[in-house]
Amino acid sequence: MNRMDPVHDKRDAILETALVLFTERGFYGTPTAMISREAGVATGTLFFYFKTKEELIDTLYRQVKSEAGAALKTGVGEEQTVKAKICRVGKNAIAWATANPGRFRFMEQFAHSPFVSTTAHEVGMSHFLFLQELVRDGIREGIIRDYDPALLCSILAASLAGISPRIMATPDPEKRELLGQQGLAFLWNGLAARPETDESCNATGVTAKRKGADDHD
Amino acid sequence: MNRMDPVHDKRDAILETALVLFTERGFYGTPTAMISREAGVATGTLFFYFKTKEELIDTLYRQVKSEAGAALKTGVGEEQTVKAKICRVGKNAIAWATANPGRFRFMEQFAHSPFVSTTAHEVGMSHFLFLQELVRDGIREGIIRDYDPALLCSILAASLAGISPRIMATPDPEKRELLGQQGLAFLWNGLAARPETDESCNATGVTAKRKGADDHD
DNA sequence: GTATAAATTGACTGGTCAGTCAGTATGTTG
DNA sequence: CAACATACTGACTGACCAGTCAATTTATAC
Repeated sequence: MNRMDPVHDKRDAILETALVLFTERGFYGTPTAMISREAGVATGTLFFYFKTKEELIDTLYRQVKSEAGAALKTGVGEEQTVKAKICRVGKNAIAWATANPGRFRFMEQFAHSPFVSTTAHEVGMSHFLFLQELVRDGIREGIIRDYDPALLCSILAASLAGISPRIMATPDPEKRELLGQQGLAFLWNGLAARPETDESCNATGVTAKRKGADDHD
Repeated sequence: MNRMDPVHDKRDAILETALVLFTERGFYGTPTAMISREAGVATGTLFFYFKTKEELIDTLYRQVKSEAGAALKTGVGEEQTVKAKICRVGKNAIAWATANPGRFRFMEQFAHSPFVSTTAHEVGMSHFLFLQELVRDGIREGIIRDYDPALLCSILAASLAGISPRIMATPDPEKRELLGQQGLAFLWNGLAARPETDESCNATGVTAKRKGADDHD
C-alpha cells in the first residue's frame, strides 16, 4: 500500500476539498474538522493520510506545482525554434490557469506563504527550471537579449502570473484570445534581441492585432 | 484625539511589530498577545486601537499600499516624456522594494490573501491607477503599443514584483544596478511600439549593458 | 475460516487565543 | 479641586481546534 496505488478515494477527496477551502479561507482559517466534514470522511482519516495539517498543505502545494510544471511543458518538444517553444509555454500557462482557476489561485496565494515549507517551495521551483534552459538556449542563439537568464525567467513567470487573472476575468472568448496574444507579444518583445514592431509568435498563430474587441474599462 | 494626531507611539509600535510578525509567521500564526508583548504594550491596548485583529491587518495593508503608491509617483511630474515617466516609476519601484524589504514582502504575501478585506484590496489598487493613465497617454502618443491598457498595467506591476526579489537577493551593488537596468529594458521593450535593439531608458541613464558583472548562478 | 494488516471512525482532550472588562493612570477643562 | 474623557493595563474566559486513541470495519493472505 503506497502512494502509487491509485485507489485512495478518501485521500483524494481530502486533497481536493482542502485545495478549495484553503484558497477560499486561508490555512489557519480552515479547521481540519471542516475539511474532513466537507470531504465526507472522519477527522481521524485526515490524520491517517497526513500526519499534520502542515503536511497536508505541503503535499497539496507540491502536487499543484508539479501539475502546473507538466502543463507548461506539453508540446514544447514538438516546436522547432526557441521562440516557438517559449510561445508554446506562454500559451500553455494561460490555458492551464484558465482551465484550472482554483489551482491557479491556490498557487498565487501560497507561493509566498510561510505555511508551506521551504523544501516544498524549492521542489516547486524545480519544475520550472526547464524554462531557464530555454532562455539560455535563446541567448546562445543570439535571439534573446544577453541578460541574466534567472532574471528573465523571474520576469517571465511573474508576468504570466499577472496576465492570467486578467484573462480569467474576461468572459468573452474573443477578447480573451486577443488579450492572450497581446500578453505574449509583450513578453516576446521584452525578451527578443530583435523585437518586432507589429507582431509576435506568428509562426504559431499568435499575432497580436492592434485592436479587435476594443478599449473599454 | 484623532488619527491626524501624531503622538500615538503605542499605536505605531503595534503596527510596526505586526508588520514584521505577520510577514514572518502569517496572520493566524501570530497571536495578538505576541504582537502586544513584542510591541511593549498590554493586550488591551491593541484592542483599544483596533477593534479586531482583522481591522489591524486591514489598516496595515492600506498603509503599506499607500506608502508604496506614493513612492512610485515621486519625481514622475518632473519627467518630460511618457517613456521617462514610466522608467522613473520602474526605478522607484525597485528602489522602494530594496529599501523596504519588510514592507515589500508583506505586500507580496497578503496581496492575494483572504485575511485582508475586499475593500482594503480595492483601496490598495487605487493608488496605482495613475500608472494606467500613463500607459493610456503613451498609447495616444503612439509610443506604446495599442494593447489593452489594463492588461499592460497588470503585466507591468507583476513584472516589477517579479524583478524586485531577484534584485533584493543580490548583494553586489553593481550587479544590482545591472539587473535593474536589464529588467527595465525588458519592460520598456515589451511596451514600446518601436522597441530598441540594444538600449532603453537611456535618457535617464538606464542603459542596459550586454553583460558587465556576468553569468553565474 | 482464522489471522494479520490496512483503513476508517468519531468522541474526547489539552492547549491556545481573540476579545472582554473592571479598574487605574494621565491628562484636560472650568 | 471635581468632573470628565481618553489612554492604558493584564487577568480572565468561552470558544475553538489540532491531533489522539480505542474500537470497528474492510481487505488480503494462508
